[in-house]
Amino acid sequence: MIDEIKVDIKKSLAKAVQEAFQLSKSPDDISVDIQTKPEFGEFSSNLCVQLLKPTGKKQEEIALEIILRFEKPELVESVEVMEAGGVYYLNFFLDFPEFGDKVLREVLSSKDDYGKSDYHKGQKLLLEHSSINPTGPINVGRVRNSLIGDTMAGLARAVGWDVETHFYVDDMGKQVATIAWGIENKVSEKYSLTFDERGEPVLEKSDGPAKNELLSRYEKYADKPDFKVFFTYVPTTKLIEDENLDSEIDELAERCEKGDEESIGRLKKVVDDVLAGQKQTLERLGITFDSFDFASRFVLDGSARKAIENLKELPQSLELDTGANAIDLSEFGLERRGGGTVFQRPNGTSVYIVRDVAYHRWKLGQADANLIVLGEDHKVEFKELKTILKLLGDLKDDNLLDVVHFAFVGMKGRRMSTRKGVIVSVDELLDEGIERAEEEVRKRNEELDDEKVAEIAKQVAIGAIKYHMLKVQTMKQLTFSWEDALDFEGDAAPYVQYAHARASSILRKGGVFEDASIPENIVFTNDSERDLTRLISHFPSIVFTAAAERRPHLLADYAYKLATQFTEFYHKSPVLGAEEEEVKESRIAMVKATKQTLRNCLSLLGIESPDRM
RNA sequence: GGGCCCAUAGCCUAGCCAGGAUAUGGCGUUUGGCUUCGGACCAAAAGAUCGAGGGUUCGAAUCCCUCUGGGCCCGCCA
Repeated sequence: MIDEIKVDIKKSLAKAVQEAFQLSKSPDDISVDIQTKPEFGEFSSNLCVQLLKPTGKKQEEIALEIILRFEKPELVESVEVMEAGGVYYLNFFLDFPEFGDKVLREVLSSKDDYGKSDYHKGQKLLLEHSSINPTGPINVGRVRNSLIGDTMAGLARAVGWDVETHFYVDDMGKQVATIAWGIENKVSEKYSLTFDERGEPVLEKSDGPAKNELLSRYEKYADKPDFKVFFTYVPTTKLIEDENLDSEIDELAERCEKGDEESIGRLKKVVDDVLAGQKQTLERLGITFDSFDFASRFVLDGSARKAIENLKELPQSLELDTGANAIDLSEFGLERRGGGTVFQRPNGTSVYIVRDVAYHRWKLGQADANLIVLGEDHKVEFKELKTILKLLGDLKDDNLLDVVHFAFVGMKGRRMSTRKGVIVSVDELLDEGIERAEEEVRKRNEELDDEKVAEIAKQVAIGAIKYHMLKVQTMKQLTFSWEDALDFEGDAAPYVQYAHARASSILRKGGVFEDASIPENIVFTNDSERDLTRLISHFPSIVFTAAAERRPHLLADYAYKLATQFTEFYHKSPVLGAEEEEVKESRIAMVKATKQTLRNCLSLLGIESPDRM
């Protein structure tokens, strides 16, 4: 509704400008903003200053001429001219009881659908995210991808896309071959792994039962399959480095790459294990996928070979001195030191980009559009991939394959290092968070049984962690700290959840049925009611912008603002204790609408809304 | 050496792409508030040369250029 009114205002302004100055302006070119400061109305425009040059008149005059001719669209009550800093603003005020009434009705009748639109209805979006290397448990660095991806999926669905989520599993890499070799050669049984004072791994041949320091470090997760693989990965990598066993691994990887099913099977076994563990972690976060796409598939079905053939036919294709085949993308600003991006080694094996090309050709054929969430370290790779797909004729339009990049999550002080066995796994973070949350929940809810406490603690902890990583713009580097990630106060998910729980509490105490019923006549008696309702009305616009511009943090931003606004309302406008019945009923409708909007917003962030906490 | 990204109070952060109203909030600090629908809260105070310099503009945190600091990339790894 808010966006419709905005468009109406733009149209009316365009018409007024046409009549006043004989200037033809498209409504799209007229800037009208949704105002966040109530004293400036619901919308504002700096149109006057923009017409300075085209009209050659003074702002006062322009404002007057426009206002004289401005035909108020529905729900617009008045327009005021306000001067500030040399700029004459046109501020638009809505007919409040009428507008507020409509907003609340819309929320309560749309329920879980409030905020959604059908803009992309009937179109399918294939969203690839996470695609975490199958070498160990998910760490707090990689999980940013999953959280952004899952939120983008929700946002895309909210604007009408039929979304399919995919996880690309690289089961062909050298890293996986290393682990397979390590398991088959029983490295963790034959060698003891310790770490020296600098944290460097130390490997010793063991006579008796081998010790593995990682096992004691991550004792709690000793039976989790992704951790088990990680326990083998670290010593095996060290062994290969110490004894120069690279060629053995290369051989195995090469056999896979050439499509040897037995070898691929050996790697697949490892990958299945890690993936099972990673899936458990993702499941704890409430993140699931429609499809897991294995790289090996594109080798086995011949599409990788086909991609190589097609690449060789391109005019940018060349053979390097070493005998490798490459593609020169320098005309597109993508320079490589060796003279091109290598896609086939001299021994005939292909480089990752070939499988990537094959994979994306397949993906492009599956949906109307593609979106992928990738770390900033893959920026160049993605550009190359896109350029190649265009050269091959598989990508007709740039918009059909889009990307959301995000910056890395660092560690304060010590760096995360798989080689040194130093990781902060998401499992640890979740467990620690839930433990802390349990303490808090128990403190506040003595009457609840253990099971209920545990459930709420989970919702609070997971909410806090997700919100913490999603509230910041994706390209901003994050520095991970336990205190920040598990902070339950201030600008954090528990604050928002708390506002929701309070809303629930009011309705519970008032014996209110949480249905769509709403009084005939909504009354607004103070600013806290109007401001709250106004903010609720912004939600659909926020969802649309966050989805279109791929800025998931806007949701977190909004959730916090709405919670804050509700808290103000809570303190200033007694609901159940309201003197007049009409006021009480109106406020109940506002509480219901706030609760619904908070719930919908948190839900998009993958955060649950407990009714008590 | 080349390319991309980030820089806003002690710390974290919004706003930047589409320039315009006293620069958004949080943490921390100081002060005050639980016989009132839940104190994971609220009210108030202090705290910002918007990294530095130049330019464009009536107007710059926002656009352009140079520089500085940090991150990432420039593998026949994936």
